[in-house]
Amino acid sequence: MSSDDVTGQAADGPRRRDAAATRRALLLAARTRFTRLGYDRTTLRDVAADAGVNLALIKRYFGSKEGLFKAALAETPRFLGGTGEFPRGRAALAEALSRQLAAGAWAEFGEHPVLMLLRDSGDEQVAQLRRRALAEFGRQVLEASGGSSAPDAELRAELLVALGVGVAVVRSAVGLRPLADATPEELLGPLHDIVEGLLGPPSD
Amino acid sequence: MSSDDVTGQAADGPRRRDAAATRRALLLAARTRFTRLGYDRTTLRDVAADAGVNLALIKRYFGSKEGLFKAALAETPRFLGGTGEFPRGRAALAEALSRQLAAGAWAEFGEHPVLMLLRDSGDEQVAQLRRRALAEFGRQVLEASGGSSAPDAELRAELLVALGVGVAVVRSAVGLRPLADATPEELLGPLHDIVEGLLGPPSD
DNA sequence: CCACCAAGTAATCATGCGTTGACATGATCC
DNA sequence: GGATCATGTCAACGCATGATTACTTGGTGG
Repeated sequence: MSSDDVTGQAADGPRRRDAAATRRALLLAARTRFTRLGYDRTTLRDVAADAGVNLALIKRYFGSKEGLFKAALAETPRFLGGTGEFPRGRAALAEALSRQLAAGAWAEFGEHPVLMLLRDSGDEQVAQLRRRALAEFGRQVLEASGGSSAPDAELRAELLVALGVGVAVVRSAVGLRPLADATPEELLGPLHDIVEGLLGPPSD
Repeated sequence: MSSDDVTGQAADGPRRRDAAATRRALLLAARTRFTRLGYDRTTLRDVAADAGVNLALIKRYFGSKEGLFKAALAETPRFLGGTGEFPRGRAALAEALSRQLAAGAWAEFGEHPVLMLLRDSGDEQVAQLRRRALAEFGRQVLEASGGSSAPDAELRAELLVALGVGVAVVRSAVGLRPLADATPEELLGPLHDIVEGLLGPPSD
């Protein structure tokens, strides 16, 4: 039913007997399908086909569909804030946010990590990972905004996280325009205003 | 597998031979399960059980699972902005937003309409409805904010929509705290600042 | 060259779930 | 009170899909 070629990935060269390569190919295909279609609408047969690999190898390398999903999900936090911290200061924060939200900064990952992070298999462990990743993202925003001045500083930082999540969803999943078409440059001004408004007068 | 009693709805009185009532019961159960579990993880058997109704009646009243989903979805726009417009003015906008985002204003609907609206069955018609509903919500925000002063006023209004979507997702689906626990009152201040910052100095 | 093991393949199983059609039953009207 | 139709019940089918097992292939080390 849903075996449309969602990725243009299959049919690589005659890559034979390369365990690491098949693992990578499976992960890439899984990421793509899970992100675009969600957990349930992603079938292992389609993933295997995209990767140009036999279905049974998914069991060999990842144990189960859930295992494959978790493996694909485990990569996302790296792409959220990167390992490095955010730059300090409001203006830099707004710029970093607008780039992360609107740019194709996800090129390496292939899809939008936030959307992948929001995908749900029903597993509680997955929900925890998601919560942790977004909480960490919130912490980074809080730090970048210059420490905590207001008592609700944490709440305000998480509102920025929520904004990020909402923008990702509305752009990629919903396709609301003009938001979906906005470039990082067009987003920068409004986001700057939000950050300034939300975080209030600099505390330092 | 997923036949936990997600709603406490079954086993009403001996309501026998009341077509309208069974339709209503089915819609309520469907709304609940679709919103919490999504399209695929919602089984018709569970919906029927929740409603205390025979499985085959879903076919009778809604034709198919897709039909049931669309019927449940068709109710959501009513609960987004209500039929009435938003109150005019920035402060009123912020207040309305914070109430809609954090309050149990969804009591009548039973679940959070935004989350239901984000659920996907894969049907293109559904995607259109979702886009339309959110676009309409954006239009209302734009009007409430006092017409269009800036050239990117539309974009800014949609950013508020995205914020609403993000807050709904992060609160109900992700459970990020303290955001998830915040009361409408606690949300009001930060939201007011966002609205003021985003919409800039009043144009009138 | 042979033996061995990882890598890959093919076929099948098991089952959850949407769908369907034939049947039962209660109300309403003449 | 019986005909009739809407409402509700029951049992079953068929298919998609995740899982699994037995088998084949190819490279590598002795």
